[in-house]
Amino acid sequence: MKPETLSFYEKVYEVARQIPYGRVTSYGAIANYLGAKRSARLVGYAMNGSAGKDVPAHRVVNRKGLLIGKHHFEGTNLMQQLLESEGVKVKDNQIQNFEKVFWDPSKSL
DNA sequence: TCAATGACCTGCC
DNA sequence: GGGCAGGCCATTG
Repeated sequence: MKPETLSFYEKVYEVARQIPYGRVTSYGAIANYLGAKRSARLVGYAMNGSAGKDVPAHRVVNRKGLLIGKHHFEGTNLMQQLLESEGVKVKDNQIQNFEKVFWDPSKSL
């Protein structure tokens, strides 16, 4: 725990923090940017450690744009509330206009 | 050191 | 076209 070294987790946190306001991205996109699209699970796993940090995990969703990680959040619709508060339309844990709000780190960074 | 886990993704039936 | 199952890779115990 607390890998202050340049570990995969730290990279995921960094990228997650770079997510613009009102934008979302997928685990695969981050993993791909890190050069390990096969390790999409690691990104989600890293998000586990993001709890309590400045990492907007609510902006990170799966490839389908579904708020799969909401179960890990405090409440049930807290993740949805946060996204809607940022201008992202969310319907029943499903992001609307996912293609529009989708943010690709590989293209932005 | 070995083994098990996990907020996913891709491919195949 | 839709649904099911397996695999990958890094971290933690």
